[in-house]
Amino acid sequence: MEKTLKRMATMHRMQTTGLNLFYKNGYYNTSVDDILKELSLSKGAFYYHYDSKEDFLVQIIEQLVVRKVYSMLIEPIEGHENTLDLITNCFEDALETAVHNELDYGFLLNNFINEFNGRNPEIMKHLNEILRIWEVTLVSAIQRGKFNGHIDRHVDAEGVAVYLMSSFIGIRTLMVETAPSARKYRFMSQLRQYFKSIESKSENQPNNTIY
Amino acid sequence: MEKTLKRMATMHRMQTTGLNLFYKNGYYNTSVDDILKELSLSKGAFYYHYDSKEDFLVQIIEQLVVRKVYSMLIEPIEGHENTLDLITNCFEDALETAVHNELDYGFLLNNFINEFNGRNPEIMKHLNEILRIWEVTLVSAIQRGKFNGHIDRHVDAEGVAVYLMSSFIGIRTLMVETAPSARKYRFMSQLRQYFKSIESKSENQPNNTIY
DNA sequence: TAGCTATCCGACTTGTTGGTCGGTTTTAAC
DNA sequence: GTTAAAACCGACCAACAAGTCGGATAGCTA
Repeated sequence: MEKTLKRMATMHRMQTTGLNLFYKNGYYNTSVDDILKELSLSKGAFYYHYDSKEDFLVQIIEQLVVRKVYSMLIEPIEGHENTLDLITNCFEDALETAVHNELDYGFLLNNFINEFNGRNPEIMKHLNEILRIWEVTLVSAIQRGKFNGHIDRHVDAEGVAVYLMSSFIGIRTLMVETAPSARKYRFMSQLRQYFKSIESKSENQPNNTIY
Repeated sequence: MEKTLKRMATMHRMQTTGLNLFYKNGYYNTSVDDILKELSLSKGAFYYHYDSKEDFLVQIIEQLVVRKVYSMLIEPIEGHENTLDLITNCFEDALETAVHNELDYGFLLNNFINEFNGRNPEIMKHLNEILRIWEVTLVSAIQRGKFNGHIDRHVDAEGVAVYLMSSFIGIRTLMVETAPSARKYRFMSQLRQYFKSIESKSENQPNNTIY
């Protein structure tokens, strides 16, 4: 098993530096040699572990991106507290890493979608799958919120989900150069404003108390 | 002047096909030869008119992108009708061209920002300038709305502007592959919902009647 | 110690890129 | 028709890309 461990360690090292460079410079604008140079590894090592540059990217998406999106955007809103609070905090945290110029996976998703859309259907399949899961999670969180009496029963859960995803993806693009911190603050304020407009108007007890 | 006309015609032809290809495949992923092939022109013609590929792009942005963004996203909201109606209609129209898979300049902006961010400061300067103008226009439209009594006086105009830009940029990314028409519809519904939450609550006459 | 295999090396091939340059054609003025 | 500038041609170059391949090395097993 020692051999397997070494293999995994090397591949993981390759993937993290690869992802960082893809994030910084884009996939098509990053050469395999660029990655190898940063790792002090050779072409041989790369093509020993991966079939091609694209295979490398697919494994990065499956191993790193999917998992990170899960931990940053999916799991935080799966709790049973007030849905709107959960989403607010989740976005707050995700955008905070962005303010500090760290690699943030929500934006990475946006980057990749723009780069591969209409050019590489294979990769797009993976990216769309991630988006789909995010959307589904949001929809059920909102429905849970309606059920628990935190969200008005008349709101369209799918609509809210699409609107939330849109605004999140968009604010990340707007935060890349100009006043990220100020823009984040303004964005979060308006998000709360929007949430106020869809939260339950009545002071009724939540639905689940009737059980 | 006949010579100048021919020059302009050729350059314009180059720019429109260039922009289309950049939109479809990205800037770095489109070679000068790709463009020339589509135009049935030669390298010589290209470098006779432009200093470099980057110079070519800058001229495209200045000649085509800026003007189109103006006519699609800026001018439509500069009228004196109800601001929220103007913005709603403007987004509605802009997203409709997107549904039909036409080259839409709001999305192009998003594409370019993602492609050049952190890689080409010269180009980013131009793109940020366009965003700035869009933001300023939105802010003053909202302030006009407050003044005219269509929008609640307590809302933060800058915040609303950032939120609107975010959501617009984001929905365009989400519309690229999955159910663009349905997503547009849901997005617009929620936008209206959000607008309801910031519109003037009272039935007071607008401010300007006191003059 | 010998041998086997997983890992890694780096020169190489093949193709593409942005850009150059000497030359040819087109155009308009005289 | 002559001429000169404007517009265009396309072979060419150096740099760089992804991917190949014969060989080196290191660590484990017998």
